[in-house]
Amino acid sequence: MAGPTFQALPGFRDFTPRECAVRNYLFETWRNVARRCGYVEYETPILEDTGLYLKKSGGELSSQLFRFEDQGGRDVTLRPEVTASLARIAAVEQRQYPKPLKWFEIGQCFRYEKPQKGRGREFHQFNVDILGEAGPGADAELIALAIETMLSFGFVEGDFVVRISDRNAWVRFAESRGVGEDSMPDFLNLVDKLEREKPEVLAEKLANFGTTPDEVKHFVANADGAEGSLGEILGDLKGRGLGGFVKLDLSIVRGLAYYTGVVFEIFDAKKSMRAVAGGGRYDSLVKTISDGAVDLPATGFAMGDYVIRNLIEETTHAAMQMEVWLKRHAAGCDAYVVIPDDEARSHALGVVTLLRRAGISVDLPLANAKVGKQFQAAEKSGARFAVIVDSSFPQVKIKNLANRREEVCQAADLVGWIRRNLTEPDGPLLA
RNA sequence: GUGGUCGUAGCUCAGUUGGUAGAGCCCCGGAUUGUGAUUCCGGUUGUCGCGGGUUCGAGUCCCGUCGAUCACCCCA
Repeated sequence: MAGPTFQALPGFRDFTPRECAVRNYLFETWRNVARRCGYVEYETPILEDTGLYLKKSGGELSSQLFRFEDQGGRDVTLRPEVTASLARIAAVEQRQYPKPLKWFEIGQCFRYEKPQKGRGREFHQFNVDILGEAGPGADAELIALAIETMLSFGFVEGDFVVRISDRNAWVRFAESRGVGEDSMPDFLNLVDKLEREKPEVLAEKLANFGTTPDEVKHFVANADGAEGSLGEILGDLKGRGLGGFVKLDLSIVRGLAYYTGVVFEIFDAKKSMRAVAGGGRYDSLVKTISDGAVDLPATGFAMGDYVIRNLIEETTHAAMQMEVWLKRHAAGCDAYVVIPDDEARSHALGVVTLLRRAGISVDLPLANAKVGKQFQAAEKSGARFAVIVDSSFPQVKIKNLANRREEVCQAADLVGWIRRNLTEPDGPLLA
């Protein structure tokens, strides 16, 4: 079965230093935006009681769980999402915090699906939620954060669109045709597939709900959004100067599950990929998860790392911004200590410690090597300066690796010298 | 779960109508006895994804299998 060598399981990724750096770029951007908008970070376990996920959603979802029995006989599941966990702890902890709760989590999730573009069996998700505020102001605040996130990645108006909708509009539509509460999820599910279902199948299924494809499409095309909270949200976003990023689109209803009102998704402008992010209002989830003990209105959204990365890499200006960040945060040292003669190694090691304690990042050759090799290593380390420690210690030489100028300095003055010169713009050019 | 394409060196790939493997890059060493580039020289690694079949002979053709990738289903 398994070959002589092991490799990552299907749909799982190794994060090499380069991949890890990209991931850190996403995480740091997410964190910065969330904090800037007044959200606090929390974290929940990666492994949960399977019941947590079966409680609110049934059907085929359970077949896509990484689910197993632990040594204690518990039925457990690697989380496919974090919202259920959030609802769980929010129900317990909410009294400790003033309302509304503005919380975010960056976490890894797992779904047993077939890997393809934009989707693996493991992924990281940026989850942002506002709990305890039922009004449209919360939805607008959340959508504003979603837009700010995109802007922070370097996207501009025209690169992406937030498509916003309201499930309640469809509920009213369906009720007017006599659709009962029980079959509402099926109806919404059908609306979700308007574009994908075969026309004749669609017509047949819609007939069961007392309507037709034309009628439904007309409803989508003529929505003005002025009714209910949608209008207020759009107005709110206009006030923030974000009106240009949002588009009313009733064809968005989002999968099944727990959404109860306004929902939205972010797409690339060409709509050539799956959704970059999605979310909406889920006012009854906390009550469901807590068995009725706590009733908290909530709205939230999630952005996965796969699609956003694809979109960044396919959008020139966003890709360049990421490259600049990666270069700036690359391993690069400030200085590399060169030890021409191993006799001086002990002095050199002292210099290394001195510099590192001063907050200057330093690398050094770990074994005796030719000077030429050491300078090559210094070059590759990205260091701005080579500090040459030899028998003339405590006098040391400092060489600027960019312009190859060398000067002499006393070891005691080294920290000050490097600090002064690090701020000068003669370092490696940023591409 | 269904289907298309693809699996050859660490990486990117070449390999003719079947005749038991190559290039570039990377890496290492040297030219260069205490200063980085370029250049030149030298060097390492393959059960050709795995298993079977056809054949005198299979990287090449056939079947199976595993893996990768893309699309469908699904997408909390």
